Formats: sequence, structure tokens, C-alpha cells
Amino acid sequence: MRQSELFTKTSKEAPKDEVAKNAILLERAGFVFKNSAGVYSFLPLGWKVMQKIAGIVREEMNAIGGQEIFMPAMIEKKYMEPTERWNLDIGFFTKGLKEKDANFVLGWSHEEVLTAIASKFTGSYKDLPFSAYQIQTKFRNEPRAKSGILRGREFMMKDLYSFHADEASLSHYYEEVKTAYFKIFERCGLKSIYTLAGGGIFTSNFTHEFQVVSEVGEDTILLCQKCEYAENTEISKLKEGNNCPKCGGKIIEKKSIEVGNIFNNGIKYSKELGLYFKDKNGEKNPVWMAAYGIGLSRLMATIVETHNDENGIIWPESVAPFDVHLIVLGNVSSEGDKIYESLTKENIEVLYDDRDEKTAGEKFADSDLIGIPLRVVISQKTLEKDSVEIRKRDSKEIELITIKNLNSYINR
RNA sequence: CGGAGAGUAGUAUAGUGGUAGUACACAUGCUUUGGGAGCAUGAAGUCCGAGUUCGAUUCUCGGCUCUCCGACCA
Repeated sequence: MRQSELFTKTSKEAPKDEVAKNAILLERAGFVFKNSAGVYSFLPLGWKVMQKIAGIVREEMNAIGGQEIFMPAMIEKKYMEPTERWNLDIGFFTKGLKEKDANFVLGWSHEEVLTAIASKFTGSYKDLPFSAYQIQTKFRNEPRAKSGILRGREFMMKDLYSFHADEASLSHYYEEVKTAYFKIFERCGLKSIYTLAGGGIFTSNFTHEFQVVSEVGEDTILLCQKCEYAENTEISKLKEGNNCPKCGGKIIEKKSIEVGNIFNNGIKYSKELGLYFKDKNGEKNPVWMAAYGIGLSRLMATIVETHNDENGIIWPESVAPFDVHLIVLGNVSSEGDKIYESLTKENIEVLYDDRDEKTAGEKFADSDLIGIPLRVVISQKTLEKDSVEIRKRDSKEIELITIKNLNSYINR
């Protein structure tokens, strides 16, 4: 994409009052726009990153047999009443003009909706197991939205639900999802820690969370330095300095961001909502269910919180909005155009800074702020050597590469 | 929901009970081009409501919004 055509631009000033790095950097660089507290628009650059993250999540969900669907955000009262989740404070409620009372809630979780769907297709043990997921906006009436897109009232979430004939099948799949989640976070450049936790309003059972250690995190975990066994302080009886119950290693306390979670709901919802199947003997049994969530927008915030320096964002290649930031300095735009086209032809995603009214300093500053992993600079100076300069966002080294070797350098 | 702070131009800020200033961004022209450029000209602003006052952007009260701390928290 030509930067001269990008409708957003960067700003030198940090937005007033913001403290969270993700809020400051994403807004300054033009990735997001804050419409209200905890309610954000994703602009071209930000939406590209979101799509990259969604792509990774999708691949890993598909790899474990998750089938992608799309459910409504509007959930009618009748779905939520049987599970006694209709009237919770977490909801944003809505109604038609003629109704007196709210008869819809904007979806903050979709167990009920998907269970209704599953009821139509699940009659026999032969129909099980299966899993389905969606990537969709969730609405939660957070008492205190905060920290940019880390904790929003409207946010992007992937929610996966699995359905099983027995607990063994569920446990088996639970482990598969766990592995997939580790892969997703790793591919996003994050080290996640599998943490034993409670379920808040959602369940009285233990659950598991995927935590990324970060000072801005709202959670606190007790983490074994040796084997990385971890428990959330919400439910833990451990203290810092204790010995790990698994391996005897030393327990330390860390602030962390919850980027994902998995819930074994057992047969709670299927009983409440009437989701049964017939086993081999023709007997009716409740379906075993589990739910697995990843907040995509929170994941994006977490990546920014953990990948930045004083000049801006440093995107991991896997989620960067573009592969290459091509910058042309001075009067060499025809050579710049050629390189842009040649790279684009090879499916390399290029943000091409072709703006001729901007100074070199401003282009470099923008480039650092936006944080594309690889920068390619072409100028009179480099052209004298038939070359371009290459610099990685996370390095200070500048490499000179001849133009004819550029594509293979980038593709390697 | 409790506590604290803040609302002045697109953004970030200064200031004043009596004509509102600066920087960036924006528009026009010229110059400039390797780390957020220079000169000139121009357009653009006091969150909403009530009160005090001859007069309120400034003081008082109420509201709304935003940020932070806490409570809460798939």
C-alpha cells in the first residue's frame, strides 16, 4: 500500500491522559481510534494486524477440527433464562421500539446460543464429538474499561465450544486445545503460562488461564521458576517463596495479562438447556461441554505492551501489518515504484512511503512508530551502488543489499 | 460503584472576571530533503446546564465525558 493513500496519519503527541503503552502507541501510529472508553475502531493498519492475529487463531482452530461459524450478537432473553444468565450486570441490554422491557442482550458469551444450534444436530453418540468456534465482537458492561484495548466493553474474541459424549473425550480435546493455544500465543510472539484459576461468575469449577507476564497485567499469578507451574492468586493457597507443589522449585509472584482461558463446563449447560444424545443402548445422556476463549483485541494489546521501545511498536513478523516498510528519500520515486511493484508481485506486503513532502527524519520516525519488522530505504546515495539499505526494526545494524538481490533477501 | 485528577482549535497545551496565546497538524506560495525541516500568509477553539455578576472560558452548583487507584472481572 502506498502511504500517500493511507487515510490515517501518525501524531507526535501522545493522547491526553493515556498511560497504557498500547493505548498511546496504537493511537499515535493510527492503528486504532478511541470512540468511547473501552470502545475502539480499528483503522487500516490496526485492522490488518487484527486480521493477521485472526488468521493465526483460525489456522490453529481449524487444525484441531474446530468448525468456524458466526452467531448473532443479539441474544434473545429466552436463551439466557434457563441458565440464569439473563440478568447479569455484565450485559448490555436492548429492545425493539415497541417492547416495554429489554428482550435481547448483546452477546458476552455464546454457550446458550450454540447449544440451541447443537440440539438440532445432536441426536446420537455418532454425532459427537464436535467443536465450533467464531471470531466475533463481544459486549461486556465492564465497570471500568481501561488500558486501551486491553480491557474494553466491546472487543474482539474467538470463542470455541466443544461437545462430547463423555468426560474422557472432553479431557482429551481439552489437552488438544491447550496445545493449540500455546502455539497461537507463541506464533504471536508471546510466552504464555498455563495457570490454574477460578471461573468468576461463569463456573464454580477450576478453570485454566493462559497468562503472559507483564507489569500492566491485572492478574497476579504464583509461578514456579523451575517447572512453570502456575496458579492465579484468586484461588491459590500458595505464597511467594513457597515450594512448588509439583516439582519443589521456588514460587515467585508475577503480574500478568490473561490472554486466553479454557472452561470445562461438564454437563451443567446441557442439562439446563436440554442438550442430550442417545448412547449405544438407546439411553438419553447429557452432552459434555467445554468453552475456550481468546480475546483477540487484548492479544493485540499484549503484543504491543511487550514489543515496543522508546520510538514505537516492534511487531513480530507474524502479526505485522506489512512485511516491509519501503521508504523512498529524495527524487528517486521511479526506482522506488519499481521496487514496490516487484516486491508486491511476489506477494510481499509492502507499506510504501512514497510521500514526497515528508522529510527523511519524519519518515524514519513514522517507520519506527508503526513498527514494521523490516525497513528498506532507497535514495540517491544507495542508488549510486545499485543498492538499498535494509534495517530490521529491532536492530541498529544497516545492511546494504543490491537491488537485484532484494527479493531473494526478503524471501529467504 | 467508592476515591483522586482532568475537560480551551483536529492534536497537545498556556492564560485571563472585560479583544484567548503557543506548538504540531491543516490550506496557499517559495525554499528544503538521511532522524519529526525553513520563511511568509491564512483558516480554526473555551464540554453541557443553572447560579453569582454590568459582564463568566475563568468563581459556585449540578450534569456529562475521559484518565488513574480501588471494588469488580471469561
